[in-house]
Amino acid sequence: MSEARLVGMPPRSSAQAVYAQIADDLRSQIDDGRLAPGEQLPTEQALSDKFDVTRTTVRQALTLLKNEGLVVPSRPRGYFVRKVQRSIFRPQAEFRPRPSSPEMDQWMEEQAQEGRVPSQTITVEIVTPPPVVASRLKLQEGELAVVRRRVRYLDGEPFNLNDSYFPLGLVNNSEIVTPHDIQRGANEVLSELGARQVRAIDEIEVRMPSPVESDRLELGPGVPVAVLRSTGYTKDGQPVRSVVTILPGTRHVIMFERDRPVDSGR
Amino acid sequence: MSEARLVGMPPRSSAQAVYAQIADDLRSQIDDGRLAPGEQLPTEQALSDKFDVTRTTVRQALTLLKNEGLVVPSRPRGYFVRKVQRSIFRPQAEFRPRPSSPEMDQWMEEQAQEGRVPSQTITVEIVTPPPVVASRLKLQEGELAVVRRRVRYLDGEPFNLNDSYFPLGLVNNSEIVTPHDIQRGANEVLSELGARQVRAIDEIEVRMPSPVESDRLELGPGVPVAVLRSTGYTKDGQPVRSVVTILPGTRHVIMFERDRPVDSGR
DNA sequence: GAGTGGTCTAGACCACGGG
DNA sequence: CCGTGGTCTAGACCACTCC
Repeated sequence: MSEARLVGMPPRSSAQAVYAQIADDLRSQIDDGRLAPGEQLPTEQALSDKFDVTRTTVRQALTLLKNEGLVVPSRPRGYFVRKVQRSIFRPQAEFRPRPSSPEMDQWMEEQAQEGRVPSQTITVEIVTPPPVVASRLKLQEGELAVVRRRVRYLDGEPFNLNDSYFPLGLVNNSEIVTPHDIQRGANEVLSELGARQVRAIDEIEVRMPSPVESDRLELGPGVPVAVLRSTGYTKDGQPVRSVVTILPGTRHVIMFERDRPVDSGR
Repeated sequence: MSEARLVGMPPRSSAQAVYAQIADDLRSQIDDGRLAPGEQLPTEQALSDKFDVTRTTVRQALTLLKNEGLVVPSRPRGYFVRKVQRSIFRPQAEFRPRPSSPEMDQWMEEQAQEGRVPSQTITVEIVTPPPVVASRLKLQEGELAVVRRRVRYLDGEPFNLNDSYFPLGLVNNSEIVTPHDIQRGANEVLSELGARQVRAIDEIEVRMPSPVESDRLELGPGVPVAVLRSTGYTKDGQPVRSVVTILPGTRHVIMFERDRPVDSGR
């Protein structure tokens, strides 16, 4: 660790870049708990001294760990091991009983039961839906949709983004276009419109967030998101709702329950 | 873009770091298709000239885009816009009919129908299961499990990692401990052992891969993974199987289909 | 061989927030 | 105020692969 090293000569004999070795060292400390969640790492300067390399090289190592989601820089205090707490997210809300409190929707009630403090903002817009949504709702080019946009918070922090699209022709003049929580549940309203949802298809895609999403959800580096697209259908197979939810990886576990279909017992 | 700039003075008046501006410029070109998937970006040198900054600064911008999963460096050819193709992954295989070809399991048959070339390796071990798995299977400390590890490939590239754990006490001496595909399906074997699976709970977690996973799956930078944990139960609620699947975000869409439970029509 | 990205050094100035 | 991480410069040598 103290041998003379020529300038700009990276992998040397050891086959591993120096910054990768430093990252490995720190990562193993995190993995086995010698550095616990929330604990502070040595400063860049300290690591630079310890490994006898430039701060630039140390920063390369830390950037790696940052992008692996293991550490979080908190300026100007230092780097800390990331603390992760995930809440359970169940996409099957529309098929479960409505909450007892009229102020709350399904999601809020479940979170409150876990002792968290949920809140949300709702805005409603009439828009040309993005292509994926239009396709799921089988809308023609140019057809409009109503979108109910929710930003949900837990203990004051943004938690997920939830946009529900409905065909404008279906829900116009109904309660769905009002920017408030629908206490009976959107499915009751759909039902009265003769378009009760009885089936859904969920698609989950995993990727890094766009800068916009990262900003809105206050995501640090190294935090991927799940994109959950739920499309709801009537018993005749007509799509009536398309929900896009952006879920930060550090804050959610998505949970499904499945039963064997009745006809496939064999 | 050509004004004199003092050394080491980053955000200036513009509130945005230079490397972030360069990243924004490239990102917007990617977003609106001026740089199409698979297309090559300007070289570091070219960008360095164009924006009149050091190569180091250009690299900071490119590192950002790399970690957002937008570009992939291919040495020594240059940087390219990432091409993404996702296949559909359905976790409900055990409740669907078995494949017609005895050589293939559910997953392989579905992929073959899409015109892809699937293959897989299977190894079987008897292990002390990881804590999460032990907890799902309700195993006591020290109890062993049989794990069937699959690595699945599509068109020769690693596609996902799939580890199925069974309580050793349940499946010992059965076909499940042999390192071959079980043509009838594992659930048929469980059925003969008096432990037919009729229900499952799926949990999906999203995070960046560990270096080991990244290596095994040949993931580039900026590729998150989904961890799908499926736990199977008998009609008496006894857990009989716990499956852990690691799915690279760039290669999968996870899909579920849901019907309204029979008793909640109201 | 030429040109690419990968690694590393040695230095500088800056913004920011906790003590 | 001081120490932290954030940004940037100006250089160097390397490994790799395509031509």
